[in-house]
Formats: sequence, structure tokens, C-alpha cells
Amino acid sequence: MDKAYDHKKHEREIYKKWEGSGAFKPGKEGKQFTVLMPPPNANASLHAGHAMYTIDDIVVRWKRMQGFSTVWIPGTDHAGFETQYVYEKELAKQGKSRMDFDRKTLYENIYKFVKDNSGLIYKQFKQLGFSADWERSVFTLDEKVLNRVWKTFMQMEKEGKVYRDEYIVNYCTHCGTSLAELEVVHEERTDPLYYIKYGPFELATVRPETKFGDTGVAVHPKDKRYTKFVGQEIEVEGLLGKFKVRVIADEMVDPDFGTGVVKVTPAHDPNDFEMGKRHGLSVKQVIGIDGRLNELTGRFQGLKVAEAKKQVVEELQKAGLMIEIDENYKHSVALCYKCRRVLEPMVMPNWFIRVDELKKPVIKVVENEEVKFFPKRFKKQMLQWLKIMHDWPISRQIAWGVKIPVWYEIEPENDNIYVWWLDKNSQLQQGVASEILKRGTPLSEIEEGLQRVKAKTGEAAPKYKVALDKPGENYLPETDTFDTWFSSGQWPLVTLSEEEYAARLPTDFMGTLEDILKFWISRMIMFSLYLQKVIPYRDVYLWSMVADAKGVKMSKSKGNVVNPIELVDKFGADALRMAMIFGVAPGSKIPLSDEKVKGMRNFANKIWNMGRFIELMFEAYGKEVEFYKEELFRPRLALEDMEIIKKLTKTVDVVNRGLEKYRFADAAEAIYEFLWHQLADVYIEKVKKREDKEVALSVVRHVYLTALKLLHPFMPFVTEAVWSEIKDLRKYPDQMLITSRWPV
RNA sequence: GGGCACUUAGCUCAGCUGGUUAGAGCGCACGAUUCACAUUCGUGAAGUCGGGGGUUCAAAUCCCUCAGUGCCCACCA
Repeated sequence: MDKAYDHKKHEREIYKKWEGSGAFKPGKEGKQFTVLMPPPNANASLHAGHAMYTIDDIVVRWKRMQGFSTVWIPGTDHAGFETQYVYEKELAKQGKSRMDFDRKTLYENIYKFVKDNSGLIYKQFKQLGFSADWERSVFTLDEKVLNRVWKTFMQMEKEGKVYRDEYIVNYCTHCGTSLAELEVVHEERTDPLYYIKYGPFELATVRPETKFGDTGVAVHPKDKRYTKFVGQEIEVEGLLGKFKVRVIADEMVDPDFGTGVVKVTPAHDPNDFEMGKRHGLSVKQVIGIDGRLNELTGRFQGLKVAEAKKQVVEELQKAGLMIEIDENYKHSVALCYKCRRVLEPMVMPNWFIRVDELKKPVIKVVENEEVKFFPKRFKKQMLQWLKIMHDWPISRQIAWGVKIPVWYEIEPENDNIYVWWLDKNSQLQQGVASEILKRGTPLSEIEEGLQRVKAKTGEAAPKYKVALDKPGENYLPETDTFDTWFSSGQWPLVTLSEEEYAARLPTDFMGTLEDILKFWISRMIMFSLYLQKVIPYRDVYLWSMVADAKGVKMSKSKGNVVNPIELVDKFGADALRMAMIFGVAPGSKIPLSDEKVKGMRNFANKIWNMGRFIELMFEAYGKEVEFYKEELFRPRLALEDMEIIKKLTKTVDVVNRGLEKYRFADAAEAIYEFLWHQLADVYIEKVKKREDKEVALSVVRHVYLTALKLLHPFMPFVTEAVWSEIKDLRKYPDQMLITSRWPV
């Protein structure tokens, strides 16, 4: 054996051996144990967060050694919005944008992009030693997933759980899609608050540029100052001349804010939208999906929102309508979580799922702990969120995703379908579908270059059919795609085959990052209960962010991002894995530093050298030892022999209990302490002085081999490496550690 | 504004349902070492357990309160 453990010399080879032996496949015997891998983005490369999948691997290896028929099913996610965003950045480098492509081409290009960039993450997972059954890998755009997702949608549509509605959504004019509330990030900003003259009132607003879309003005019902105006139509002087709005009284207005008067712009503010709905105000859209003011804004048409605001403010001042400007107004603004631009609340048609009924059983299984959360506090977080969860907007206006299987019927006399498409010369065109057809453009041309279809909702909505294929001549497809979580939410049902449901559902363990608790965990429980009347898994273990040595969250802007693969190169996979676990409480941040990983590399080396020492001792004294394979010299054991055996038994116990409770650090620390400070520092030092070497060696061999098993789930490579180096000292020299029996 | 955590050695953190000298990893100081390992070994310094109050024979551990930090949610015209 070499003097020091060189991970580079062993890791690759050992992994090949495992994989080639079929060790990652479920055994034919034993109870089923199933773990699903949270699918990383298909085109992603490994980041520190992924390294935490180590926890899943520990559980899987542990159960496999315990004799369960264990399988860890991996997969990748198409990650709709995330991926399209990355792709568009690539496009921008070539001076192009998504607007240069029809939808079909854009999808195909992204598909190719993803294919070209996928595979890397699995390679990296393998470098970390993950023992998943790679041949079972599922991609969320695989045929079987698509079929399942469409089937689900059709069932929900049939049962009235799906509806279309005009709804105010957060729209990112840069990314070209609406976002669910969950995807919105809020940021505290200081912006000017404008006090303007507004008919008989004065009022405060941060968005004077939306004034063109005002259809009402609101006061608090109990605000005596304004009671006499309620219900009246008032005339307001505006930049485009005078206009009339109705005064409404609504509880939502805070009489203490500003002057206690609010202008109501239902098309461009979520609260105003709600208020408008309550009082029957009309919705007047003045900002388009391109982020520019539209034809209803006169000379301001075509200006981007920020520029429009500037000009409107100037003109209000000139017109004497501006009273004062508070420059230090603090409020939070909604930002796109991806591009960090300010979102534009916008009214547009969306597909929704009614969650009231669907979430009830979810709340039940969380409350009575059929699904258990580790650490426990996430149960509360989950319940809190489930209770306020409202209808889920599942449509996204991006090309990269699972298409919504719906077709709209174009009626000759109806203007309820609006389309954007690239014509024969690749020029972007838009207009009302029925009118375009009347003007002689064939439907086939629109379909060919189709970018987007926007169909009205409510009474004006066109008839539609739910179908995968075009149901008739005069139809245009829905161009929206499903929210990524709509497909990944069905993960347990698509990774397992239907024949396996009975045996492997619920699955046993789900370890994932806490920040997708609401996006993903909740939806999986919901879909599994709705579609199969079964919970998707019994135990959910949430891990937290991987942070730097100081406990600060890693981020590119702070420059403290650690690349796990570099650490693996430097110190070995075992060292990184152990560093992720050691000294980390469940649910807390995981501080990662070179020093820590280095320390664990030293531990790996210690393990190696203990093996080396034992081998050398057996070479020197082995001939005299009746060491019939892993047996102890029971009748001649010394007191210190009994002691170390007792300590081993205790360690087995602590490791088991730690793993059972998902207290991985407890388990890891116990085995670390035992191997290094009990076995190496104390017992082995005594062995050197023993006269009855044959007895001591039988003990050291037994204890060491057993301890290697305990350590294997945490540090699989080095343990497997020494295990194989000292094969002649073992009873079954050909047996691999990965499939050996867990000590009891 | 509502909720959930956290505040213990220089740093990052363990200390479960209260009970003998409060622990680990890293770091630090001093020393050792041809005999498995310098990716080593030994010895050691270092904490009034965020502040205040309470319960108890006994509190880092339970309760109240104050302060700070982090996270989740809601909302901000």
C-alpha cells in the first residue's frame, strides 16, 4: 500500500467497479426502499448546493447495506423559465433575441442547447460518488412525462379544476413571461412619492405614469373628509385633457397614508385590480407587454415606463398639477427573481388551478404527520403557507416547456384572438386573428411563424378544445406552456412506473433544499394525493444553504462561491462529503471552507494508514495467527480488547440512531471520533506493545473492518479502497464494501 | 405587520426531554517524532453559555422580557 491515500488514484476506478457490478440496482430480496433524486436543471453544472445530495447518498448506501431492495432514481428538469433565461443570454451574445424566432424553432433551438449542455451534472454526481441507478434517469420532457402531464391536465380540466381568467399577474417585460407570486422577490427601495392634484382631491402616488389607466379614485368608507364625494363622478384634469372617474369607498384605503385618497388603476396594480373588481370599475390597460405605454396615452405612446414617468412628472409640474415630491419614500418593489428588473403588474389571460379542494388533503397529511418534516419547524412553515395558498397560475408565456394542450377556435366575426407571428420575410406581425385571415393571410403562414396567441377570457373567450392534435381547420394552439412545477410536481408519478406504485409509493425519503419547499414539495404531495390517493414520501429532510467559511450565503456578487468540483480535485470526494456533514446541525447553514475539507482529507488518509498498518502487522505476525477470517480469539481477550469492542458496539449504536433520526452530524462525528481517537490513537498504540499479537490482531481486524462499514456511507471511496487493499485479511475477499452487510 | 429560528472558546458550530470539572472541527502556543500516517503524535491556553428578571435543591438547558442576527409570509397608493 502507498504511504498516503491518493484519491485521484482510486476514485474513478472504484466508481467504475461499483457501477459495473450492478450495485446501484435494487437487490432482488429485502423490503423496498425508494428515494427520488430532486432533478437538477438538465443543462446545469454542479454547484455547492448539489453537493448536499450527499445526504441522500448516505441514506441510500446505509439502507442498501442493511439489505433493503434500495433504489435511488435520478432525473433532470427542463426548468422552463430558468433555462430559457440562460439561453436568451446566449442569444444576446449573438445579437439576437427570442423575438427573432417562431415558437417552434425557439423550442427546438433550446432543446438542442440543453442536449449539448446536459450530461455534465451526472458526470459530476458520479465524481462525488453518488450511487443512483443512472439507467433509470428521467428527463421532464421525456415522452412518458409529457403524457402523464397532459393526462393530468385533461383530467383536471374535465373535473372543473382548471379555469382561464384575466388576472393581474406580475409580468416581466424583459423575460416576456408572467411570474407566480412565489417567484417574485421584494426589495426595499427609496423612490419619490408624488403628491398631485386630482380633481377636488390631492393624492399621493409613486406611479404617475399610470394615471392614463385610472378608472376610479378611492377613499376609506369612514373617512369623513371625503364622505360627500363617494359615489360621485368627478372630473380630473390630466395631461391629455379632462377625464372622469368614480369615487369609491373601500376598506383597503389607509386614511392615514398621504391624504387618504388613492387613484385606482385596475390594469396596473394588484390592489387596484381587486378594488376595481369589488366596485365594478373598468380595466384600462395603458402599458403593453413590451413595457411601453400604448396608444391610449397620446403623445406618450411608445415610451418605456421609466422614461414615461420622467416626462409625465415634468409635464405635471408645468401644468401646475404637482404639489410636492417626497424624495425619501421607502417601499418595497416587486422584482423578477431571475433578471432583477422591476415587474409590471399586468392584466392578462392565464390558466389557473383551483387549489381550495386540492390543498385540503395536503394540509391533513402534513398536520397529522403522515408526511414528516425534518427538522420539524418546516411543518409549520408548510402549513402556514398551505393555508394562505390561492389558485395556482400554471401558464407561462415562454416557449421552453410543456405545451398546454388547448386549441382555440377562430370565428370569422370575432376579435377575441390576438396573434403575434413572423411572416414569410421573418418580420414580426401582430393583429386580430379573424381580421388577418380576412385580409388574405393564410392560417398556415400564421401557424408557421407563430410566436404567441392571446385569447380573451370570460364572456368574450373563444371556444377551445382540449386536445393534443389540432382538432379542426380553424384552430390556433395555445402558446403558453406549463409552469415547470406543474410537471416536476408529478415527479414521484413519472419516475416510478405504474406497476411500481403499489410497492414503492410512498417513497421513503426525500432530501432537498428548503427553498423549494413550497414550489415543489407541496405540489408533489398535492398531485400524488389527487391522482393516486397516496402520499409521495414519508420523510422530508430539508437542508439549508451551503455557505462560505464565515457562514455567509454564497453569491457571485460577493465572490465567495466555492466550486465543489475543485474541492474534489484537491482533497477528494470523501473529504468534501464528510465536510458537508460534519458539525452541521439539521436545517442550519453549511459553512464550507478549504480548511474544513482539508481536515477531512486528513481523516481519509488516517483511515488509509490504519489499513496499511494492519496489513503490515499481519505480514509480520500473521503467520503465527490463527486468523480464520474475521473471527476473534475470544477465550484470550485482554481487558483492553473487551473495551475497544464495547466501544465499537456503542459506536454502531450511535451511528444507527443518528441515521435513523437523520442526525447525520451525530453519526459522522461518532464514527470519526471512534476511528481516530479510540482505535488509532489508543488501541493501535497498545497493539504495538502487545506480546500476544495474534489476539490483538484478531481484534484490530474485526474492529477496523466493522468501523469501515459504518464509515462507508459517509466516505465511500477511501473505505472501499482499503477494504479492497486488505482483501486477503477478509473472509470473502471478493465482496465489495458497498454491498457488504451493515453491522448490527 | 404576522410567524419561525438563532445569539455557547479567536472562527464555524454541537450540547435531546434541567443534575458531577460546558464539547467538536479549524485556528493558536509549546513539545515530540527514523519503527502505519508531518495529510502525524503528545501537552496546553482559551468561554461570567447575548442583557435583565423569574421557576427550581439545581438552568447553557424551562418561563417572561429586552436587544441583535437570519429566514418565511403578508403589505406598502
